[in-house]
Amino acid sequence: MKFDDKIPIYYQIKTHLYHEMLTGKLKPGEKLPAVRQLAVDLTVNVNTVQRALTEMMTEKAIISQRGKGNFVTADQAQLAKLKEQLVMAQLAQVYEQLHGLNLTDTEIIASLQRYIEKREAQPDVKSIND
Amino acid sequence: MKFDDKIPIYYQIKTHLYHEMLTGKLKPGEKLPAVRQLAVDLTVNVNTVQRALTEMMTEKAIISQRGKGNFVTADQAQLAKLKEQLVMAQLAQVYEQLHGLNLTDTEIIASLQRYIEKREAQPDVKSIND
DNA sequence: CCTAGTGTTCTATTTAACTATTACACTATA
DNA sequence: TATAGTGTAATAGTTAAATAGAACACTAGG
Repeated sequence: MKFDDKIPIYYQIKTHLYHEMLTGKLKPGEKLPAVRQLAVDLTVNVNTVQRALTEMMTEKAIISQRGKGNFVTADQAQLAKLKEQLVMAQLAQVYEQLHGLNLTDTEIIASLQRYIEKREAQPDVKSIND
Repeated sequence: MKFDDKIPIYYQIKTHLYHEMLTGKLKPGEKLPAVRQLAVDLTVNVNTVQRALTEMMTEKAIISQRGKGNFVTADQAQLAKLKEQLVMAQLAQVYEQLHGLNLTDTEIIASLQRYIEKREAQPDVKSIND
């Protein structure tokens, strides 16, 4: 996996795992790969994986069982809540940034639509993500 | 100034200065505060400021003149270009994140509108930024 | 020419993230 | 009860960001 060197790896691992959970690649109650396996898959150290997982336990996203494994919470309401939080945090970030650049609400929405249109015109990028 | 400990300070300083330039607090051709003064204002080390500025020179956002000071580029087209790049980079980031969470284009725009509406309903936050 | 104000560079140190390695604790099962 | 698979923790070493402090290079003005 490729990491952004501007953000701590353990934090990017959290984000990665949240994506897997929230897109259904990892289902509610499902067992995650073993920490050592995750470390291999992500080409990082076990401790770095562990740090990410420890925070996710605190956030009630996963439940850890010593000797058994780490499991995605089976609480669907909790998952939905986490997803909402993630989406809102993302939106807040851009919104505040663009608002700080003196763009009005209307302009912000318009520029997002403009971005999406532009993006549609680039089959290369689009095909990767669709 | 308060920094996000997830992102290098020098990088946040760049972002900060770009905001000042692109919102007109620092006008085209205008002289920036001296590096030592900026370090005091931002409560960071001179070297950290310098690192941010060095990158901004590479990006043709500012022009440095030894013995005189650092100046915002007077090239308005260049500034407009930088602003567009900044806005698009921001939008790309959220879009890809949300799209990665399986939100459709329509849902992404809708959730942004929802965020803005929610935000309007919170006079505390709003008053700070308007 | 001197001095104050500026950008630039360098060395040394500290701190946090990350890595490598090992050990310990618990579970299931043969 | 032994063993393999799992999570957890601790130690030590590496690296990059940031700091502190000093020095160097250039400009403007008295």
